[in-house]
Order: sequence, then structure tokens, then C-alpha cells
Amino acid sequence: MRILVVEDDDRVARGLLTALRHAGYEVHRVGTAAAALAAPPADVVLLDLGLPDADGLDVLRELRRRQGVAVITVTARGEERERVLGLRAGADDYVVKPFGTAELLARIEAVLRRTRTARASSESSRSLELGPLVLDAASRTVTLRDVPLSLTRKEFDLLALLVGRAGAVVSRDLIVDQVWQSHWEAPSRTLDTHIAALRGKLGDGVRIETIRGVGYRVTEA
Amino acid sequence: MRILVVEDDDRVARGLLTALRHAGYEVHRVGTAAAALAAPPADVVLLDLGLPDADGLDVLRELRRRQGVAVITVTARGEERERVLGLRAGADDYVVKPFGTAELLARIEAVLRRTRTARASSESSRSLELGPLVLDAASRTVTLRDVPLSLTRKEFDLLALLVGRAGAVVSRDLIVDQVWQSHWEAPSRTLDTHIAALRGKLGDGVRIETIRGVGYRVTEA
DNA sequence: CTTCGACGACGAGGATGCGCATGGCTGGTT
DNA sequence: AACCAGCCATGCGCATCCTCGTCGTCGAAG
Repeated sequence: MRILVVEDDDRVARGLLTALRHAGYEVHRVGTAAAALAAPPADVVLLDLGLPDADGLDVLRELRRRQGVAVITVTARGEERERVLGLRAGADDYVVKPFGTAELLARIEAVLRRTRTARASSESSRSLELGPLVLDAASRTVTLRDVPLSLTRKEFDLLALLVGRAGAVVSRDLIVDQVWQSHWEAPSRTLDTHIAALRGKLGDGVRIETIRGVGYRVTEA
Repeated sequence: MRILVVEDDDRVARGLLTALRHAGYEVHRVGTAAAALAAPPADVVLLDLGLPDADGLDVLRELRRRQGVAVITVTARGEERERVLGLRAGADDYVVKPFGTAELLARIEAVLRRTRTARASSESSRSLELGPLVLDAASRTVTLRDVPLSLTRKEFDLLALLVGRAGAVVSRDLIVDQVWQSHWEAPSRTLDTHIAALRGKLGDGVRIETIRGVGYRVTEA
């Protein structure tokens, strides 16, 4: 597993490299945004949002465009706005300075675990089918009986996850983990809302069953 | 087939090892509870409940937590209380000292026969079968003679546990431990209620026997 | 046969989890 | 600068499920 560290502070960077290499990763380090975009491909990018030569968010968006790379942002304490912007721009997770090695490694492993299936499937087929429903990951398009559907981002991610495990029950926890990163604790009706939206747009054609107390399951109608 | 013998008495242990090895089993022996839990995985554990360094029942419960291992308890004559407690804690069978080699081998084979299907299926697909009953863990679906059944959450968990150990007695305590975590103390008719619901939905086709004072056992009708 | 303990049947009460509608917020768009 | 689509939080209503008490019944032991 290769990790790219984008960090301008030499001291911080050196500590990171030592810890990560010690954990068995292959690590490269760059200090500028330009170098980050030019660096060899990695599986995970540790991105400091406080870079000198460019807005870290631009780097993040560009990295996000390249499929299959996971991004963890690094921000200084208190810069909550930066963190949120990072997540919205597509970061998979974040850590706040100062952070411990154990926490960082845990988050790296969690992100890798989350993105493994996505990465594996994105390298092989990239298109899912379930009866009259066809889902193309590359173009993020959905057709139902050859009629294109217009889904929002969350709706697409949610449907892709469910169709990817069609026939099996997908727990609410897992859905929140994958579609929304950072599993929030507070019970919320947000997931239900998106499920309802999907049911509305899919009409019949695909059934989304509720498994009370567990999660959801999609089956061919 | 690997057998783990947990026995502190050297003389008894030596006799067991000889007999079991002669019967063609691969046998390991430990003399303490701690060593038992640290030992390499086995298919059957012969557990002496009269251990010096810990309550044998604790060992039993921990072993039971590891799927696919069968446990036969060994107790001294007359310690009826121990035997019942052992069964309640999830033992598959028991022998009473002093016992003959023939009886022991017969019980081991019987236990292995009972648990084979459960072990094999748990390692391959996660779907359980018992005669006309098919239970799929991933989709949480149940069919009886190809007719889908609608079970509630507790009902499904309960049935899965029972079918997973089909043919063996599953103690009430163990059921409460697994299906409801945190064993409640107050005697309550909750478990009976769910058993009754299952019996109603399964009709014939599957028998759920009551073992008074111990637990339940499911068998093909 | 009697007695005792455990289980089965049943029926509320309460708890839980979900669907849905609404309103505020934010980032992107024209 | 104003607008708008998408997203998230909240609250209420409802259906379902779980729980638990009581009583009747049955099996086992003496």
C-alpha cells in the first residue's frame, strides 16, 4: 500500500514518514500542491489543507477526480470550517493536529477497508445491473427500462451500494459508514428520507425492502 | 480431526491421550484454563470441569463463543449440578468419571456427526439447512418447502441459533446470551413466547423440542 | 397419587423503529 | 446578488414487535 504525504512542515513530515514506514507502508512525501498532483499514484493521500502555494481544496478536488485514491485531510485544531469543506469536497476522512500515531493508522486502515470494495469493483466492471435497472459507476448514470433517471449524489451512492449487494441485507450502520463517512451517533431520519426518495424515483421495477431493526434489501421487483 | 484435552490430572490425561491417538485423532493436552483458551483451534474439546486455576464454566463459555468447536464436559460421579450447568452453558455432551474408552469415543463421534453440517456450512456459505427448512444469513430469508416465511428479528436470530446447532440441546442461558446480549436475570416468559411464535410459523416441518430444565433442540420433523 | 417446578397460552402495555412532511442551511449557478 | 437544488435535522404518527404478568397444564420426583 502506497501513501502520499502532502505536508510542508519538515518536522511534521519526518515524524509521519517514520511512523507510516514503520507500519509497513510505502511512503512518498511532497511539500507543495503542484508536486502532489505530479506525484506517482498512491492508495491513500494524507493532505495538509494548510499548504502555502495553493488552496488545498483545489488539490483535493483534483485528486478526487482520479478514481481509486482515498484522501485524508490534515487540519489544525479549531479549523472546523476547513474540515467540513474538505469532507464536502470529497475527502474520505480527516485528522486534526496534533494527532497520535495510533489514531492516524486506525483511520488509514478504516479508509482502506471502506474503499477496498469500491476500488476492486471500479477496476473490474464499473457497471451494475439488477433486472431492468442499469447503473454505471463511471458516468454515474442510471437507467430503468432504458429510461434514464436523474439521481442526486447521495441517492446514487446509496443505490449503488444497495444494488452492489442486491439480495443481501445491508445494515443501516454500514450504509451510513459508506455513503456518509464518519458514522454519526445521533439517530436521524436522514437515511429514511433518501430511501424514500429512491423509492419514489424507482417506482416499481425495483423493490427496496425494509428489514426492521437491521437495514434494507433491494430485490428485482 | 483435532481434539483438545483440558485435564489437570496427569494420570487421567495420559490415558486419554493414548486412547484418542490410538483411535486416529490428533490430540493436544493442556492442564490449565488459561492454556486451554490459548491452545490451537480444535474440533472437539474435552473439558474437565474440576480445574484448579479457574471455573471450568468460564472456559466453557469462552470456547462456546468460538464458532464451530464442540465441547464435551468431564465431571466426577455424582456432580449432577455441574453437568446441568455445563449443558446450560452450551456443552454439547458430557461424560462422567470414570468412563470407558468405548463410551467416550462413541460420544465424540456422535458430537462430530451432529456438528459437522453446521461447521461445514458456517465455513462456506453462511446458509443453514434442516430438511425442508432453508435459512440464509445474508439476506435474512427463511423458506420452508420453498415457501418464504416472514420472521421478525428475534425470531430469525433465535431460529438461526437453534438450526445452527440442530440436533444438539441449546440451553436457555445460551440462547439469552446470544440472541439477547447481556443475560437478564429476572425469570420471564419472553423466550417461551418467541419459541411459541416460531412453532406457530413453522407448523410441522421442523420440530422444536423442549428439554425441561435445560433448553430446546430442533430436529427435522 | 400428590406436590412442586417449569413451560405453554394469551393478552395487554409499552417500547422501538420507520415513513413522511417540513424548514433551514449551504454551496453552486445564472 | 439573488436564486435554487440538494442535503440534513426534527417532529409526529403509525405499525410492528417485544416484554411481562397471570393462569392453566404438563412432566418429573417422591
